[in-house]
Amino acid sequence: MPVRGKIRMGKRVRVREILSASGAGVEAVVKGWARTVRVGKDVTFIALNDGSCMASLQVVAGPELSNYAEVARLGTGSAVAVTGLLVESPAAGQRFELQARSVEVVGPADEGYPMQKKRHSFEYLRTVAHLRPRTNTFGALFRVRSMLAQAVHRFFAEKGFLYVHTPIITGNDCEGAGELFRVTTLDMARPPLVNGAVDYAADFFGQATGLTVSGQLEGELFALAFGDIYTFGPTFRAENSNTARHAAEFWMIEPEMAFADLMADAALAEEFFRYLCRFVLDHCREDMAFFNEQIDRGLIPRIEAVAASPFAMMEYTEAITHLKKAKVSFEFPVDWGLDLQSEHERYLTELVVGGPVFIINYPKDIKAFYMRQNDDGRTVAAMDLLVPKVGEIIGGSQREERLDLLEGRMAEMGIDPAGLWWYTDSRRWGSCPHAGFGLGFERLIMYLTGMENIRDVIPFPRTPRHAEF
RNA sequence: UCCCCAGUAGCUCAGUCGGUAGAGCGGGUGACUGUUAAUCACCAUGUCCGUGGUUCGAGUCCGCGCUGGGGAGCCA
Repeated sequence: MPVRGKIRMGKRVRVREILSASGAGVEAVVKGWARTVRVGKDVTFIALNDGSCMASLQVVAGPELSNYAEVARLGTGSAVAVTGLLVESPAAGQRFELQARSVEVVGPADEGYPMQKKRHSFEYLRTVAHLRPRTNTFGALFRVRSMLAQAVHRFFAEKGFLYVHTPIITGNDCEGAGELFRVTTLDMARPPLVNGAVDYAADFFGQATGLTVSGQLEGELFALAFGDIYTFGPTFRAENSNTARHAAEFWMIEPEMAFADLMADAALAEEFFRYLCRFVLDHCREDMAFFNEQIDRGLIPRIEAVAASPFAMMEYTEAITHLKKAKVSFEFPVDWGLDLQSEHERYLTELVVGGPVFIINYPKDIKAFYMRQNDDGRTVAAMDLLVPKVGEIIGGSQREERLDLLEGRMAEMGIDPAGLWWYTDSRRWGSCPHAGFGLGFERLIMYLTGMENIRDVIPFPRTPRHAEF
């Protein structure tokens, strides 16, 4: 897209835009942050990055500038505004460069700037999470994250799904999906008591409340009105999980379809996942090339393969058979009725299948109360999508739409139906088969970028003992 | 929460058998150069995580604590 004609004085042009210019000769104003400054006697080069793309724009500043001494002292991290002429670069390494007519130092950065023009460890960069978006890796990461978020909405919009905002504050603490963060306005030092226990009736909502661990139950209610819906929002788990795959605050995508069974659910999950793979390959080429080169060699071929080929599907019972005859020794036991451990999931997806695989129809005793009971009386219509390197990335199920069976499971599992009267009501009037799944957005990003720690795919990660920034 | 590993300069790390600390990068100064994380020379920089102990003497050995990382569980 030609830049010529679009540029006005005082209006800045993004580096991404100017680097895609069809030719030299345009006058432009570019504003950004200096990545490196190479100073010579007669010429200074500034690699200017504004976050719009991986590449920096080479700014060439000469001694004719009135403030050349100031420019030559610029440190990494400085904010500058450059007005100049875009010219063909005489040297190798870039097609265009900006011959500066003026360089305004908008915000200088001294030697205390915590990031240098060299490689830093991800651990160190987490301690400067307020500045790490200015690095190559995190620039690429958050551009991809933004694109993927929009791809999620695009996928569901194209399929006619309704986007529903389920509540962040919830009174359900009986979903069993994880520990709840308490939401309260009570005085923690002197809470009102009744019979020695905290009296939540005196709290803001008149009941105990917490941050949502899932929008699924409310999502089901909307599916039973709009047919196909999805949620995409923040989710909170107060588990003391200290792993590279868990955060206390993360984003989850949860579609739900009415008049759909487990097979339709898996079909949607597969189409969705492959769509997202295709999307980053097509729309984030430069950033994906960076991840492929710097973070995870083999990333792009792997995603290409996933985008191109259908997923395998395997019964839980069949998975157990594979695991039992496996030549490798597992740390945890394998037996019908036991849940699959990470090591088992990795074995199935990496060695048995060699690609993404759905495991379906799990024993009912290791799954949630709302999953639909199969006719065999011992399994439920659950599915997990396992992918190489990551393990479980999607978990879903067909929901129990039969009121008597749902209430029976709740009773068996000790779940008080009183707080879920609205949920069981949905099975009382106009109930129908329906199914859905949950995809952790950060885990998706990890899979698609090769980044190995969830703390490095979310802007300001919240994990046990960490809520800074 | 459990198991393992680590914490030394601004960053990445070395530090032998217990004898008061080094390199590279970064920074400063200078030189040089249409440079590409430029190059070359010189210079400066330390609560060796904290705390208690063993010892004539501890970065080094031992106890406790804190912090970080990896693995596991829980899960997305």
